[in-house]
Amino acid sequence: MKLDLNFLHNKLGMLFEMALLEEILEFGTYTEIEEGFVLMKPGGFIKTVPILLSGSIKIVRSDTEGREALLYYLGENDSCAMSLTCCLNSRKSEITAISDSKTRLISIPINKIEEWMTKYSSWKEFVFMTYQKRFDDLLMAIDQIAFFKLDERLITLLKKKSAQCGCLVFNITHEELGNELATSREVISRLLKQLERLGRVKLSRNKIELLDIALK
Amino acid sequence: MKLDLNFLHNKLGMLFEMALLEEILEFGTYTEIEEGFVLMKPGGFIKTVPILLSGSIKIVRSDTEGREALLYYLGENDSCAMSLTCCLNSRKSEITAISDSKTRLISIPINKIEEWMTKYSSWKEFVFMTYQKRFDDLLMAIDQIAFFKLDERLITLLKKKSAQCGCLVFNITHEELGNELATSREVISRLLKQLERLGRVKLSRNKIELLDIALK
DNA sequence: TGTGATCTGTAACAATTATCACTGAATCAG
DNA sequence: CTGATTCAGTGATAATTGTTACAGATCACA
Repeated sequence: MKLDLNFLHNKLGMLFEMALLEEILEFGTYTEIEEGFVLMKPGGFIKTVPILLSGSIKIVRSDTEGREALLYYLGENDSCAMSLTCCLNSRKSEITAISDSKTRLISIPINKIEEWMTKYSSWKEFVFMTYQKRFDDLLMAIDQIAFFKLDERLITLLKKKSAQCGCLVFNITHEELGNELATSREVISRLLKQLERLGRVKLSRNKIELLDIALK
Repeated sequence: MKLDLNFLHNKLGMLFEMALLEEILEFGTYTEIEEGFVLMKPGGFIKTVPILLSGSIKIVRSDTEGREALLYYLGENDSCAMSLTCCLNSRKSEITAISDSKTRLISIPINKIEEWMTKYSSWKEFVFMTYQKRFDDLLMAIDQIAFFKLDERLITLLKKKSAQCGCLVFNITHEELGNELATSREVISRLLKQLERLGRVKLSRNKIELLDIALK
């Protein structure tokens, strides 16, 4: 795909002023990544901050034994606060980022991030909005894990997936769901079967169809 | 207590340059609060950002049914990222902040926070360091909740308490511990008793003494 | 079309955590 | 000192989640 000012203006015009868009075009790097691509893993150094143009990226926390906990999704126009803090403090990543679908993004190099903070107030606001959003996301993740039982967390996760892809049917294995909720495949199978018996989902291999879940 | 430049310099001289310290003295408000004072609760508006001079503040997430989950502690020289994001985006608080011991702090009004960001690079760094720290704290909170069982989480919590007060004996009820771990008093009593039988703590009413826990 | 690989279903059982119901101990206020 | 109140200990039982161990279903593809 070709990246030009017009396109950027359409995508990000609401967020940034023209002069900044021009700089983004000049210093940012456009990338397209396939589903399942690992953009970042714990211990890796982060040298750029991404701005998503389309697609979605899953941000996940992993423990030492390979278990995971879903933190949040990045979607269109989102940016990652982890990479922001990591960049601005030149620290290693503490999380994993995996593209959840085909994703297009622009990578902004470290030095520009700081420079633009003082130069463009729209950029400064963007940075702080990003922090705010990710804090909210983390708090919601904590709510889920701390206050809800697995069946409710599973439903919430299914809703999120549905919202991400914008549809009621999506492809995923029970294993993957188990990983994101830091539990086992069997437990997920059990809970899903329960939901199916209640008429709330329809299950097939590698596929889940939401029936009345998205509405509730 | 009297607040003067000398005192501020001793406390915060490592963080901020002299000119900034003078501004902090001029525009900041010094406050002393007793243990158990609620500085902030969900839904409240936040108009200042605190910098702790001494003592500690407990940051807690509450759900609708009154259950809680400990997020992190603020200690000396710390500031709260929640209040930062809330201030900078003029949003309501999503968390509860309670002083955990007698605490002295300086409150910085919103407008100065932004102003100093461009004026003093040491302030900008302080703000970003604060974000970084609180992100780390939240991630560690998630680790605990998602990946560890209650007994281990309890031990971690006891260690934290011990670190906060800088001693091996402290006053707390099982009920309070239960709240911070989003579980019941009975469960905590049982786990503590278990730890006592293992010789790792010594229990009395309203008091817990750590024996070999802090060392491990 | 058959064969291995992956995915799902489920029973049986274990471990962990939650809840209920009560007892006794320590502390405090008057 | 006494009664009220708060705090802690604990058994019994339930609910939830984790683990093990298979069996069957579906799919990719040679």
